Amino acid sequence: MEELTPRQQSILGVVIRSYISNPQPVSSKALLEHSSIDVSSATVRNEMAALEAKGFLTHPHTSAGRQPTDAGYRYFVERLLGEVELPLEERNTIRHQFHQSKLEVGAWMNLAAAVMARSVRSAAVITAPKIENPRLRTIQLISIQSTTVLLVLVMQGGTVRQQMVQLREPADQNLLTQSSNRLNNLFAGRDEQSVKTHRHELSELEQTVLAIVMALMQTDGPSNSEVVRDGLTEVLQEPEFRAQADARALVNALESRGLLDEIHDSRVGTVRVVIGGEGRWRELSSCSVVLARYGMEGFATGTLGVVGPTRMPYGRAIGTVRYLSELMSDLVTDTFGE
Amino acid sequence: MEELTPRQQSILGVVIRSYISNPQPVSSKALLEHSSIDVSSATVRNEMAALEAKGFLTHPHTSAGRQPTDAGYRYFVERLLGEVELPLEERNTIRHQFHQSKLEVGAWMNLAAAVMARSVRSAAVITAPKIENPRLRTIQLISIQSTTVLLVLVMQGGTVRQQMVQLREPADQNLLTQSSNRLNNLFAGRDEQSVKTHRHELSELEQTVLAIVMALMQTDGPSNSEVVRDGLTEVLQEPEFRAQADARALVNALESRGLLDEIHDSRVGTVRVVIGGEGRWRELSSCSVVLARYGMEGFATGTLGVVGPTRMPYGRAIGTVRYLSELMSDLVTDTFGE
DNA sequence: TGTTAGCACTCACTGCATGCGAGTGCCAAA
DNA sequence: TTTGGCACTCGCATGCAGTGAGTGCTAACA
Repeated sequence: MEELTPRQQSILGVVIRSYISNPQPVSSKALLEHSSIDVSSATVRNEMAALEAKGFLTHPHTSAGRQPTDAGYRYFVERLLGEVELPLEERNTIRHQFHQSKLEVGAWMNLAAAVMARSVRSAAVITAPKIENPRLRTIQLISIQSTTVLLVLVMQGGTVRQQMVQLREPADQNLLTQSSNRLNNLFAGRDEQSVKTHRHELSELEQTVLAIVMALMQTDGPSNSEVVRDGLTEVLQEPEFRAQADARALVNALESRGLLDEIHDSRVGTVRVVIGGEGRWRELSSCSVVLARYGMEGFATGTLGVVGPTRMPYGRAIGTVRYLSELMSDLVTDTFGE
Repeated sequence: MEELTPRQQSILGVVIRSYISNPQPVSSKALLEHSSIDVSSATVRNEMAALEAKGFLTHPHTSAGRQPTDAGYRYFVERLLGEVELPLEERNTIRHQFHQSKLEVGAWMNLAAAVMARSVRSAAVITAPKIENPRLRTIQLISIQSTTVLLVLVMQGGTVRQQMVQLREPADQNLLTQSSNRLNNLFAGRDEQSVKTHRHELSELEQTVLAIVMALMQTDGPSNSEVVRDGLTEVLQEPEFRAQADARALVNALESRGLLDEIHDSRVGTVRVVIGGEGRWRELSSCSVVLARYGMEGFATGTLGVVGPTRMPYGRAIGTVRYLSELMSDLVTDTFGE
């Protein structure tokens, strides 16, 4: 990335901040009013021309002001923004809300999504923390009807998985309780391999259940594939979305999980900013995404972030996403940690 | 509602069908092309004027064709549509999908929402069946950390409720198992009143848990307040939503639960059609809603339906919503019935 | 009495010419 | 290197006329 003189940097900064707060091309004169830069408008025009030559600004047409390009936003985020942190007061408010809420991952996810949506005024997404190597804590079988049984698995960390099972033959609750006790004893303290070697000791019913348990532990449960979204309304009121095409692209991106799965390579704690559909996110050409992973590395992690127009308030967004990812990480560590 | 001559009825029908398939005012001449009505355009104009006088059609401006009013749609739905049923083939496809899916309420809800959204090409909503008088089946306490305990309630019908509980003093798994057994025995076969009279026999820990259990049974759990939505994208591509205001109203209506709670007075099985925000739904002035309740009356019921522009395909919508409500009712009866 | 042909009228929409003004680019002077 | 000044560009609003789709009405017809 090319170097800019300090004055060019501050001009770029002013243009971007102005354009973010109100999406109109900013002219050399308007720029002088909104900033403390003390030169003439002609000088500003020269600098703007230089910035345009380097690819950080554009011109919608000859006699219009300048507006940032994606590269401009990129430079802004990486060089001009510095370390952003949410104001202490705001952090306290958020933390307070979390401590008030129920001790439940689902509630936290909803809360986090709502906080992000409100704070950044854009759409927010968050996935449930996915547990890397789920370990079983308890199996319980509950009779629903003669051959219908509810299988409840409680995993380490308190995640609950449930599944209806159809048996070949009727089984009453007593039998089911016995079986679940037997299965629990079998699992206690052993790993999956050693469980398999003891399989022959089990009744047919127990073997059926065991197979389903094993299958369930392999696949993601609904609670893992769960995604909470919020703030669609916030985004739809932005002026750039009067053109419905973009709005649709955004809703699409949110409804498909692709976007969230993609960043599973980055590390917990780092905030990633994708501007104007860089890389593979072609569809989101007029959107930016600020994402972070949260949780315990290598053990249970999820993703959270916001999606909005390219001219989003990056400072707020990054600050909010970072703080919430820290907060959620702490909460996950508290409940899932041994 | 005023009476119409057969010819007026058929003209109204053609106007509405034409307007639904393509949202442009339909002129007297265009109407003759799209229908088998064999009179001159002048006659059609006379009839249209009559229909306008009765309030079923409007005029955007003097020299434009006619388009239906809300009253027009209403008449169409109640008098001209007749009994609509989804084609047998389609019903079979849908039923097949349901039998393929997992035996789980959540999976059914998602499936139903997806089917509605695709079939009607509009936004779909569905609430989980809310159980009227929930009865407890099993309590289980699982130690997570020294003072953190996971409380799992399995309700009649297989709904699972979970809640983290912070204890005052540490408790190990043995103690917790004992306590949950004691509580289960206490609940076995008794109603809430008789449970309360035996409260004094319990330890402090058990009393704490009991209080939380009671509270949980009063309030709606997340699975009851859960709402599945789908097909936002479908709606946003409709031309009337290029004006973002309407789109926002719609998203708003979907994100708030108000809309769904309102129809809890109607009976299971009947399909309700609300056109253009009749009654209290002022915000949805350019939308229509087709809703039905499903489940077992007085025992476990939920709501499902679609929301789309006033010019929605009412036939399809009503047919789809009715069939899905029947299907979901059957499924609920199968799993929740004694 | 109901239907139809014909005609005048309305009105959105398009294209075109005009003027205005915001804003740039560039040059020459400080 | 900065700045004042000036010519030039171009979007945008306004006004105006022409066009055509479509109606409303009237008079004639079955």
